[in-house]
Amino acid sequence: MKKSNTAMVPSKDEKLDLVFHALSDTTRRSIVSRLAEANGTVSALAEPFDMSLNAVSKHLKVLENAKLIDREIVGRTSVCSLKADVLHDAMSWIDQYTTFWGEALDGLERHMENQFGDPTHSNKLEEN
Amino acid sequence: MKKSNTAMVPSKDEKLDLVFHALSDTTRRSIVSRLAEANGTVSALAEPFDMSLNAVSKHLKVLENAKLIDREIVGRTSVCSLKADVLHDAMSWIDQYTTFWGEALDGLERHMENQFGDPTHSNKLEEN
DNA sequence: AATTTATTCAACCATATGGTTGAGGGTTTT
DNA sequence: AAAACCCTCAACCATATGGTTGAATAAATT
Repeated sequence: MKKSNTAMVPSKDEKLDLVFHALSDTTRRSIVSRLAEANGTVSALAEPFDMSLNAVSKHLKVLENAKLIDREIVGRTSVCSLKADVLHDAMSWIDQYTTFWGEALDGLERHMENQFGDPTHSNKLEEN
Repeated sequence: MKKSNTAMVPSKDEKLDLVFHALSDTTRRSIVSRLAEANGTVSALAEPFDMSLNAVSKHLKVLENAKLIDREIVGRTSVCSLKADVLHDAMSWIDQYTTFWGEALDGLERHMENQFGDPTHSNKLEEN
């Protein structure tokens, strides 16, 4: 959620911040669901929701900012479409940990017993 | 991010709101990363971060609220551990769409061309 | 018993978020 | 040219968020 630090290039962390934030709202997830079916204009996308067109427009901006959607201006309309890659990034991040429990259950015991507050545990933190 | 409507039982939407929101912060994702390695006390988890213990405690509360972590009080410490299920829910949600592009590329053209602003497209919205 | 350690609670602050309304700015349609 | 349409921008509002500091609670150490 933070602004970019010095460079204008968003870090991986910042990108993930944006994607997960974008997905943290039911309305926006619903929009993503619809866009997975077909592209849509702003007003078409707004139609099912009980809120102003402007509110939906803002939600679309959040999704766009997170690189989850693209817009193509067609006449006076702006057609939104889903983009795959960032969703894939979010997926990958989560996948690191779900597979951890899912398949590699052998590691589970270690996980349940050790804790890195213990002096016995080497306490490396390598983020992402 | 909304409060529960009438019942105190969080809906699936509300749960996803909480999980994705919890994951939308770099600090919190970092904490999840660490907890995937081993359980940890609040102060042990806080140690790598350049912020007050209280701030980390709040982050942990957000993760706990999203059911991403559990706490076990051990003496005067509270040991946090990761929970798998909710991460799995988030994963599943994303997975709906990543597989859509990933494997089922046959549907992609339809996706790129149609738009449900068209009167030709039946406009069903079934959330989740 | 007193002190230190581990953690939470409460109040506060600045900024972000999600919604609103109203005013444009281009495009089509008439 | 005028009107209707699609959409964004700007201002505003209430609440949420992420951080701070300081006090309070509870367990462990001295």
